[in-house]
Amino acid sequence: MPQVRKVGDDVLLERLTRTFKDVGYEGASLAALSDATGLKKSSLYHRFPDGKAQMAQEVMAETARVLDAEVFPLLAAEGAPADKIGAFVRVMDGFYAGGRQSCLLNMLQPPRDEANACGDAIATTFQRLLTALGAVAREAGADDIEAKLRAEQVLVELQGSLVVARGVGDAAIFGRALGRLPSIILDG
Amino acid sequence: MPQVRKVGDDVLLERLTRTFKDVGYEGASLAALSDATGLKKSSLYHRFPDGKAQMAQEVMAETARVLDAEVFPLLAAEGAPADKIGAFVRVMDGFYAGGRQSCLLNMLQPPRDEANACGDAIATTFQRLLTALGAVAREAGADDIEAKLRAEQVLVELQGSLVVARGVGDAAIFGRALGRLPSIILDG
DNA sequence: GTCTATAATATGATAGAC
DNA sequence: GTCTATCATATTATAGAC
Repeated sequence: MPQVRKVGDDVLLERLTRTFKDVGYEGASLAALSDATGLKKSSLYHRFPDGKAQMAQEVMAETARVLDAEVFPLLAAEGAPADKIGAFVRVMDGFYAGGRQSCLLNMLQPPRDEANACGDAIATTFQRLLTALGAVAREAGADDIEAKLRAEQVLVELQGSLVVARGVGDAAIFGRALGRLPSIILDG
Repeated sequence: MPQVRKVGDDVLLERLTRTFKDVGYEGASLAALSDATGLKKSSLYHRFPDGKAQMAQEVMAETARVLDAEVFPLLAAEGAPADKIGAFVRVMDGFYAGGRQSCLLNMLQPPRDEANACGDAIATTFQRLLTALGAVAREAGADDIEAKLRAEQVLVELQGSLVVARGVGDAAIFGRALGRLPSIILDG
């Protein structure tokens, strides 16, 4: 009888994700990751032979899967741009717990001018969001360059509102940014 | 004859600031800070007896002094709101090296729900900027609550554009956000 | 698959020479 | 004021028992 898995892959990745979101890559010591997951360090190495770097990679990969499942289909679906961006706003609100959690794309950022544990996953994820949001702006009547600018502003508002919300300890800042997103995409 | 100061206080703080901006608080090891400043670890302790926490505190304090000298007087001065926000944009552009540097207020952020080396200096600095920018919006014709919202959006755009610029490796994103700031403050 | 134990290195910090 | 040398602890990582 094989040893039982104490924590499922899904829950494990969820807890690792939460830790990286809360304290960042450098702040997430193996001790902290062990506490957060309930697995001893050596058990974490069994699941992730390449250690913390691999954990961060798989956390980013899981986030990409979530976006593939819950965000990109929504933005690419048939339907009115206003409906799609409304649904996007609701998903983002849940994704960041109403502004009480930080974004992995910010917290896993590598030291400037150094290689990252996640390779180019952060840049790629930003780019995919830019493309998908730009397509919605395009449907709403913007030309190609205007659509790119609107999509860019949406990402800026999301990231910035999370940073400022954390900085002043007021999650409502994120909610107000979410409220601006529809008109940014639809009206420019 | 007393031993000479190898690095002046101003240059020392500048180099520490740059390191914290580049790699964050957790990422800034004493070895990294030593390399960046050209002072050995023990020399850093001579200048900052409380170690890294004190270095971060003094870096934040220096940033507050820079804002006191270069930003707040500008925003509080007599003059047209459009001129003041234009000057603000130019100062921000230099302050963040055209989007190629990150913001201390983001990079020195404490792990969520933990105490910070900088105490509440981050929250306080955000609040002071909100107040000063809100006053300019007020002068431009916004009522009190609208002015607060406009100021908030300006901080959100600044922080967010720095995060996204670093994430995709494109400093121009910051420049485009700067371009939006005047109309945000002046027109809502 | 998880654990205890352990090793090698990095980190924050101090003592004392110059 | 800066340095070399050192210390205690934390951190990443591995070995081997169960």
